[in-house]
Amino acid sequence: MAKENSENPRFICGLHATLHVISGKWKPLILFFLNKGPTRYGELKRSVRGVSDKMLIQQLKELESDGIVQRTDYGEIPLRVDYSLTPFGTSLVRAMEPLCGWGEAHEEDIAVAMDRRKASR
Amino acid sequence: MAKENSENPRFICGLHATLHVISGKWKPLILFFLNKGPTRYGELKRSVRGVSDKMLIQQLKELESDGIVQRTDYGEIPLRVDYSLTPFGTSLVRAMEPLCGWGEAHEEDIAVAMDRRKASR
DNA sequence: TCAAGTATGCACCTTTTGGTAAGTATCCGT
DNA sequence: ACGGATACTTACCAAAAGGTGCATACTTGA
Repeated sequence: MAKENSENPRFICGLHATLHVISGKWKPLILFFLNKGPTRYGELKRSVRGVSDKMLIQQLKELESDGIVQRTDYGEIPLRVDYSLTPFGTSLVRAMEPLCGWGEAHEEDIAVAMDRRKASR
Repeated sequence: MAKENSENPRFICGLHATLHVISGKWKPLILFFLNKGPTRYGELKRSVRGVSDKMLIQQLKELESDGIVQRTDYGEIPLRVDYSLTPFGTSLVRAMEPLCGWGEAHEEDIAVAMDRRKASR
């Protein structure tokens, strides 16, 4: 139902919607690593270098509440939890691939532009 | 101290790089409209409902400095400027299409999850 | 018993981002 | 001469995002 008024600011296009799901400083990295298979919390933390506990948990929860990742608590003696992509998450990661490719192909240019902008502030 | 990384903190994957270019509250919408052809500033402002001058200009400048859009000043008697996608920008928009599709297909779910998260704060 | 590892939660603070509202300079129609 | 349109620019704020570090509760190993 297209509700094109100023009251209900629905997404203007699919991309807009998608960005709400994948934007977040660490989400692409998390998805990148989860795409390799289920990963334990600690392992993920060591993979996604530089992320803090707070951020990692927070982003994982958001991805979980969006149905992208699945948290599995094994209820074991020493805590044991892992995270994996849901089928929905897998479909997202697949849709992300062209953007990955584009980014890879132009990584240099993007980095240069970023530095330029950061410098001129 | 969380800066134990002496390496060049480049992007972890292409997607990560790409997100630096397209994330911004109004960028997807801007790209969406520019994809339809060169657009004058005022026209764009009327299309991207709710955006302020400050934001529109700012995002356009960033997209321009990233080589995604091109600003054309016709140097005419009453001011006349328009914005269009560069070939680079066009290639980006093309790479974005699968994500658009994914977002469209799951718009409902995404909106629901967003609302849920917004509510539980 | 004490440290270290597991997976989180929470409080506090800084940085980044976005919004509001004003001003600039030029031109056009009335 | 004045209001409105053009395309911006600027200053000031509020909100969101992110970072730091301490606390929890449980377990295993030294």
